[in-house]
Amino acid sequence: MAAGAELFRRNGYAGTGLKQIVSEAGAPFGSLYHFFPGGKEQLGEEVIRTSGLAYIALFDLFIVPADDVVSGIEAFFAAGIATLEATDYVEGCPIATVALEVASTNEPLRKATADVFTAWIDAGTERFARFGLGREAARTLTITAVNNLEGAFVLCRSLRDTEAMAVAGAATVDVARRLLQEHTEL
Amino acid sequence: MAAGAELFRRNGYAGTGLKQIVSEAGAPFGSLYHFFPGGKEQLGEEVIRTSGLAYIALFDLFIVPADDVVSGIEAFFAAGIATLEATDYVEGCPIATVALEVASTNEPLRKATADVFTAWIDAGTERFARFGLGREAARTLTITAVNNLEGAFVLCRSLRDTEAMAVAGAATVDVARRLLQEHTEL
DNA sequence: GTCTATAACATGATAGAC
DNA sequence: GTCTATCATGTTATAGAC
Repeated sequence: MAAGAELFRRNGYAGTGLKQIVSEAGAPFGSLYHFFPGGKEQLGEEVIRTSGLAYIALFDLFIVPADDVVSGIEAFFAAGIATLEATDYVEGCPIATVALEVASTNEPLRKATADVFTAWIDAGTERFARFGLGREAARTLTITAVNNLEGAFVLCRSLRDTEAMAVAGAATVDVARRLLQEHTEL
Repeated sequence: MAAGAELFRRNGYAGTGLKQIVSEAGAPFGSLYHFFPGGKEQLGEEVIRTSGLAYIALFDLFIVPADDVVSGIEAFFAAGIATLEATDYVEGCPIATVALEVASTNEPLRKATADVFTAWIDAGTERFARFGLGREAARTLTITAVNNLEGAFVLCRSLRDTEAMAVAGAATVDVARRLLQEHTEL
């Protein structure tokens, strides 16, 4: 299933063939339908959910250990730049490509991506709130971070340039500063 | 070709069949290869370029006539929310889905999306600079707006909710305020 | 010159041999 | 229970009839 995650992220859902997946995984074709009786859709849904939820670890890796909200955000987006450069702009968000593809064409898969994004927002809200931000402010900041990260992945991967990701980090910092000023009990 | 643009945006590049396009367009199958000898790839590239460049008109529609930068940005993102609601979350960015799909799989199409994004950034930079922002600041603001717009389209279409687009507008306003403070000659 | 019919191939899914 | 061989269908692309 790791092979499926990689291919779905690179080629999208419709653009990835099941034969391609089993070939990449070195598995025989029949076993796919043994483990995923629901076929491509079930495989796609499990890939979305597992690889999506794994990304929550990034909050714990970059935001939680930071000294303050701003430096946490800076580390988070610096990691995004590093990933783009290290993977020659192939590795971006694990589910964004599929999310856009299925948003209006496949309701079960759309629901799976929505559950993942909801989990991201809830997790980020909880992490940012630890720095003294109110719940609403922490939620706004998380959505801002995800917005900027996802949008920058689109621009950076298309343009093969990290400028947009640097701008995204700076923008998220601006929002953090505004929210800190408004909502922290001094 | 208008039918192709609509289907590519909804279903993505790999997910849209040529038969589907000619059927939707009410055209016979053979005529497609008469007008597009390069087949699906040529059609895809022309769809990306034309529907992408058409979006530059949005800058002239919402940013240029505004009284100031902030209210222009607010009108811009309010229009994004209205579009999502009016189209039941099917109409987002005309090229984002395809851009992510082809970023690492089809170099001619990736280049087409990159040219469109570059044109957007250049156009936005020129429009924002009219309000007295320096060239660099205007460019940063444009990239911030596109980042936030694209990212919010991903979240909004997946979650079927406009909250992320409202947050994206507010974030872009925050960046505009910071840049205005730093770079305007008072 | 326009379009129908078909070729050549890939896809998702299954049945049935081991 | 594991996997090979195949099915039915849908894909892009191209002939060739009108």
